[in-house]
Amino acid sequence: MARKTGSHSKITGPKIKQAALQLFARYGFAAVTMRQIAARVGVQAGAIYNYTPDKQALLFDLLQGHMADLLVRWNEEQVPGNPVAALDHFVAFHLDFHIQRPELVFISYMELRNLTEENFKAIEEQRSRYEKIVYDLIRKGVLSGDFQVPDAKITSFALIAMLTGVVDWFREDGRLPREELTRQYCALVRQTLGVNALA
Amino acid sequence: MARKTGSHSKITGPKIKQAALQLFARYGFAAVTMRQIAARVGVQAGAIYNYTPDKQALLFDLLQGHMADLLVRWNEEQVPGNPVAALDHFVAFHLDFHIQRPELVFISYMELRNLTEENFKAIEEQRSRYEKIVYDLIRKGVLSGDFQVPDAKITSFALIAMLTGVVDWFREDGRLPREELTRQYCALVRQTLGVNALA
DNA sequence: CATTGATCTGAACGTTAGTTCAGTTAATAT
DNA sequence: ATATTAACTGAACTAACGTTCAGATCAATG
Repeated sequence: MARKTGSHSKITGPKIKQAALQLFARYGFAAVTMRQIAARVGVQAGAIYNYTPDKQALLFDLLQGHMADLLVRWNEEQVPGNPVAALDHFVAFHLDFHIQRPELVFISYMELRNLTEENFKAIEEQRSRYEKIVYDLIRKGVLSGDFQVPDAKITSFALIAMLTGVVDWFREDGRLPREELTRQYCALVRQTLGVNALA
Repeated sequence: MARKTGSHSKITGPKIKQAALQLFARYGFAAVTMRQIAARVGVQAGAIYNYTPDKQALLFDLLQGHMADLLVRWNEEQVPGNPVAALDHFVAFHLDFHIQRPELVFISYMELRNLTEENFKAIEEQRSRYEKIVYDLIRKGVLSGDFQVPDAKITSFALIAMLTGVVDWFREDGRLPREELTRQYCALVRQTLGVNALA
């Protein structure tokens, strides 16, 4: 026996990415074997190499695609000029984007160590771009007097950490609907940034 | 050749733990081999099994010891009765404890997936105990009227995330001294918890 | 219907993993 | 000085790893 009926490149390719993503998120890159991925797709291990040069590329493409997607999506957003409104907008965007991709968020943080040096640098560069967006947003609010924080750089790190940490516990079918989550985080973040009641 | 001069059980044991910790933190549990650990200690791989039953136990002992240490240390602290003062105290404690153990903090988050089910449950239980401490601290301040937050549970998660995230970027030899970091985070956290200026 | 090319299988390759253990060495006690 | 034993070596074991590839199979084309 060889090729199964109904198998197509257009289907197998995405299925491999999907299987790799889920397995990497659950067990970690190094602990997942090509045979495990293949089994999920319903194919032999060798077939994977029709779609990726090696295991490393499988990981890199996932991370690179995720970060590129994040940056593109933000650039497509219509961000309000008012710093406080922009902050609310960012919080909603960030939560929404990340909650929809818990596995990608997971491996984008966890599996950086398993990238080759070259690949790591590429991801790091994208990550810095996003961090700069947050920093600039905070900086702008500080200069306009809308925000009051001890240090804009530290605050930007703290903000990203507290927002991204949500994927560790949030469940789509949990007690808290997503809109409610967003509302509560907007309020919490406003406090963190020292937005006074008048704004 | 066999045993090297000057080797002792009292020395090799801790050295193995130390080597495992550093390597796990840098490359991830699954990617580290027993031979790598042994090489760092200056010993053959087989010798490690005089000190640990297997690789899994090596990981578990590190995580379990870390969490136990964290809980014991906090219990030894003299926590002020005033909620705001208690909050400051906690922030200082948490930052101090975690900054001194970046590798342990790292693997305690990253390598949970590589624990056996039984071992995972044990660590999770300890983690919950710590989260409850933070929750109770916030809850107390909310009830006394010192804190104003949308939701105490969410806030406790956000607080831990933003504090623990510090180890991702803080460097002991960086531009920011540790006391300054603590001061700034105390201010930031007060804002997050909605502590008003009078307190 | 015959041909072609993309797709996949099944088996194999060389490495390396965690772990075990008989035997060797050196520190200690007598 | 000798005997004892904890500590360690070096080699081995089985299993599994990522990756390759010749050959089998199917879908599409004309």
